[in-house]
Amino acid sequence: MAQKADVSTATVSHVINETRYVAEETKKKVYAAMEELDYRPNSVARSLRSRKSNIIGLLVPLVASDTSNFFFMSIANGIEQVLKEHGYNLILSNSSEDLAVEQNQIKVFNTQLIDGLIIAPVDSVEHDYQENLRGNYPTVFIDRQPKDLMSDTVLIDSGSGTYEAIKLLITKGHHKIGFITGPLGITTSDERLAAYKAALENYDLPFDPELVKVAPATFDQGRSLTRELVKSGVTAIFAANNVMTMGAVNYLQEQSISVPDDVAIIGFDDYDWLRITSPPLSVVKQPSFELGKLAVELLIKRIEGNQEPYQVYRLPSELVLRGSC
Amino acid sequence: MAQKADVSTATVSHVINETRYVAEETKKKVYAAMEELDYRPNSVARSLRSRKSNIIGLLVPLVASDTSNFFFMSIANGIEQVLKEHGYNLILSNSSEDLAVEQNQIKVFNTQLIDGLIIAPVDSVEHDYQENLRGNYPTVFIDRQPKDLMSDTVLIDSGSGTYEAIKLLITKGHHKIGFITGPLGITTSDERLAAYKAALENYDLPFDPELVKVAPATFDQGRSLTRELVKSGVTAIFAANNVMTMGAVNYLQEQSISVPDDVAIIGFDDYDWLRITSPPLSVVKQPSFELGKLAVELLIKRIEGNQEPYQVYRLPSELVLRGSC
DNA sequence: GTGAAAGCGCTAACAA
DNA sequence: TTGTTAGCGCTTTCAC
Repeated sequence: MAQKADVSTATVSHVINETRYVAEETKKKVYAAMEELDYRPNSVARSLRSRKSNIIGLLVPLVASDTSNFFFMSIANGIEQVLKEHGYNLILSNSSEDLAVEQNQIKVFNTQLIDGLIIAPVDSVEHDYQENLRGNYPTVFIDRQPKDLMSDTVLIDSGSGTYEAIKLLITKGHHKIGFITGPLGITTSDERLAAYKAALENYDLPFDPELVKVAPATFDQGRSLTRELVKSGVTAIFAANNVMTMGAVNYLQEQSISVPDDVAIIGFDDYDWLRITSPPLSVVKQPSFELGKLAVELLIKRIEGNQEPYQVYRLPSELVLRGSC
Repeated sequence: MAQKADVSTATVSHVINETRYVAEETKKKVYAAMEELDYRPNSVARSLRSRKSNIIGLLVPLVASDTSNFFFMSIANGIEQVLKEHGYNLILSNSSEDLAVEQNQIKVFNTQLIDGLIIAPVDSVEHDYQENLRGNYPTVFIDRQPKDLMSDTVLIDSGSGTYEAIKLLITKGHHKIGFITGPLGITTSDERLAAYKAALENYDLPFDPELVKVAPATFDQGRSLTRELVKSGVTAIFAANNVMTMGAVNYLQEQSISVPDDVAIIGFDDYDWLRITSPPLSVVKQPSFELGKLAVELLIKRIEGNQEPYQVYRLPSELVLRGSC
């Protein structure tokens, strides 16, 4: 290539990267040769030399059921979009909510493959991510807060939306409000439950542990927890994640329980498919696209050398009112 | 690293890759040094030297609405899973159904970044992919068939499921069956419409062009096309994609049109959220995970040197019966 | 304004 | 059984 244009490889490099002055004449020769040879600079060689791959990793915890994935897929979509504008590529990897798989993938990433990592950690409570991630690239945590502040972290304050939801139900006269959630002990679940309790307390309603139903976050568990709650006479239900929201809606529809007259319901996460139910579902909406966008922006700043202290960002969730409450 | 273990770099390489015999003693020294230095082989250098990155690209055409993305996200998820088992990583990229964006991303991929590409092409009818893809890596096309057979291609025979669906409606006594579809001219839409026609013909029903409604694949268009069809007196509706399925269901529910008594409906794509409607929706299910899996397997075979003639694979779609027809 | 040449961290042929 | 060494295709310093 260089000899085709009759210049040195250095000049070719500088023409391509616009990294020092090159005479117009010379540029033309280079461009012509590039055209003729259909030349593509080798990005691997470039990465090796410049110690920069322009690839960032995304590690998310998807599990089998499609529904629970939408949230992370939506984030991934947002991230990819913003990243491309900055000239980066995205390696997508799935930890399957399995710590071993996750740690293993981090090791793969530790081989200089990526310039940065965005991760929704499997175990944000117990596990020490410092150990593996003490690394050569910056990291941004999303959705779940690791126990040590070792990176920028972007969370959704799902408490705010949840509080609004419960408050609304209370002011509409509901006193027995059921709360359906997946396993506690992860920050997101805990936060939503705390907001539920806070709202009850602020409105002088007693907290009844019997009305808080916990089970693995599946459609069927959503169904059966709803059945239990209906039996115990609740007039309103809050479902704290999207899969269980679906199970709850399904049970109410199947039993022809009138919504919101017999039982009001507010679900979690705002997706198109919620619009098909009658009445359409009210939900707490999480700004997933914005989360992805902010995570990318923070990451790129770090890659470019930002040394400010790490921060935790919380994006507010929002109550979207439709007909179900 | 090599000097730490007091061996040559070649030996280190061979220990790591198990690529020639090394004495146990030596191995131990190397492992010890690796441990002590927390050594990670540099995958970029390895890629440069071995001309293999162990990364494959996936290029899908997502658009804004979340619903239409589920199909490709589901495929991506399947691909990633299988790929990881083979020690590959996945670069995910989105063409946004925009040919220019797609061609641009292909150029990025052409810089030796990837070992292979799985692509759901934006324009499978007009555009000539040979031009850009005459490349250094094998390609597998998915979901849409390019005009020239230049790669293995994995399609879903959505005609089979569609035919079964229409046939079922006919045998249940429906004579005026509406057909809702996104823009024609892409293989998937055309195939489904052809199956609709074929079923009518085989059961000696006239084909009425008025009952075929075409519009951009959006929720709202699904709604309005359904309204038009209901006005013209159809007793059954087939929606040929997932977004418009949702719009159709929404309209019927909103108008309190009894399903399936007044209007029977069969939709497209099988997702969890279809279970929440009452009655649950019957659909034509596309084997997206299997598609991803097969695509990966074919691609890896090509990467490993398979030279057999290119083939088109068609995975059958399947009618899933629930209560809506 | 441009070129020569070192070297990024590996792999693999060749040599011993 | 292991070491030496030549590159992979770039970027970048230093020199002219």
